[in-house]
Amino acid sequence: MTDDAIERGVRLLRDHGLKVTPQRLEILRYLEEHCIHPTADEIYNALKERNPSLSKTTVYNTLETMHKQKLVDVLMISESERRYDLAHGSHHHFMCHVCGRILDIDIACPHCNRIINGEHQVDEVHGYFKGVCSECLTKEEKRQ
Amino acid sequence: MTDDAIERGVRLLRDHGLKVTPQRLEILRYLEEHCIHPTADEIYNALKERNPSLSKTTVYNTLETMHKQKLVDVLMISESERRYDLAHGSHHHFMCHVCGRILDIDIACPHCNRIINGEHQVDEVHGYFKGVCSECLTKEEKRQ
DNA sequence: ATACTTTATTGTACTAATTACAATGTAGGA
DNA sequence: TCCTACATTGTAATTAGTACAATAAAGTAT
Repeated sequence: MTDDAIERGVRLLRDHGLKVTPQRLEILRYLEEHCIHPTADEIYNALKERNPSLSKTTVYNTLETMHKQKLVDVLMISESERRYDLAHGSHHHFMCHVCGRILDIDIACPHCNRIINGEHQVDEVHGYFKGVCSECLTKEEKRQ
Repeated sequence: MTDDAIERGVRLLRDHGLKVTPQRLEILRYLEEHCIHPTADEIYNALKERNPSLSKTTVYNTLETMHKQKLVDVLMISESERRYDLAHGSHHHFMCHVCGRILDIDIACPHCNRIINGEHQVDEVHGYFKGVCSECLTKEEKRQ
């Protein structure tokens, strides 16, 4: 981990009122470097090699804590498990049901962060799109 | 179950190429009468009184089958379990984190059903809004 | 109406994802 | 350096959902 990656992690944690621990820094770094919207299990498996004492409970706890502090977003785009994303501004997600990838979608939804339908107060907006990604569409065309 | 509720269920199942069974009719009827976006477990518990031989596996199987035939939608708005909704046109959902209700949101999203961002083919769109519903907001105001 | 074939239902056993909890360790302030 | 609150760990438990094999029923053909 480069010094300034650590620096950034430390600042991020402190700014959100969280204690700085090596585990938290590792998890943050993993999320920064792998924008694949991983599950807790994927994070755990990736980190346990370099960090053999890491517990899966810590991964769950840490992600939960960071979620509460709005440092990470929780995605429920797949129908079976939670996925995590470093919070980086409001955006949406697309899941390809051919290759399984989850991609960021940078569209501005006119309804986001507004009081909608009968004046509900909206704190969170999740936009999940599913279908076939452009890459898989291209592959399909070539096959024909 | 009134005759025409049965009739409607029978037609719905036949139109989607599904065999008609009492279990399927019961589940359909429950979804029609309870627009609360229930979990499989809620459906099971509600139906097993009148239908003691009903198996939870049947509820899961049936919902999965109906989902494949686009008769029911699967919602992942809550962070822990699947919820089901009789398919009734594209709409979105709002979950109140005070009272827990999940409400239909009838907004037309300009991005729905379109090929977005780098030309992905979009087959499904899920819009999940979370916050405090108008009723709970009113109650909060009164308390102050 | 009857027999037949395919598909649905059921119950049990299993798996995967997540949480509870209690013991131990560590961060960060006094 | 000490202390306290909080974080980490491992194990055990829970919960949601799935696999599977035996039985039953739907719907078509006879």
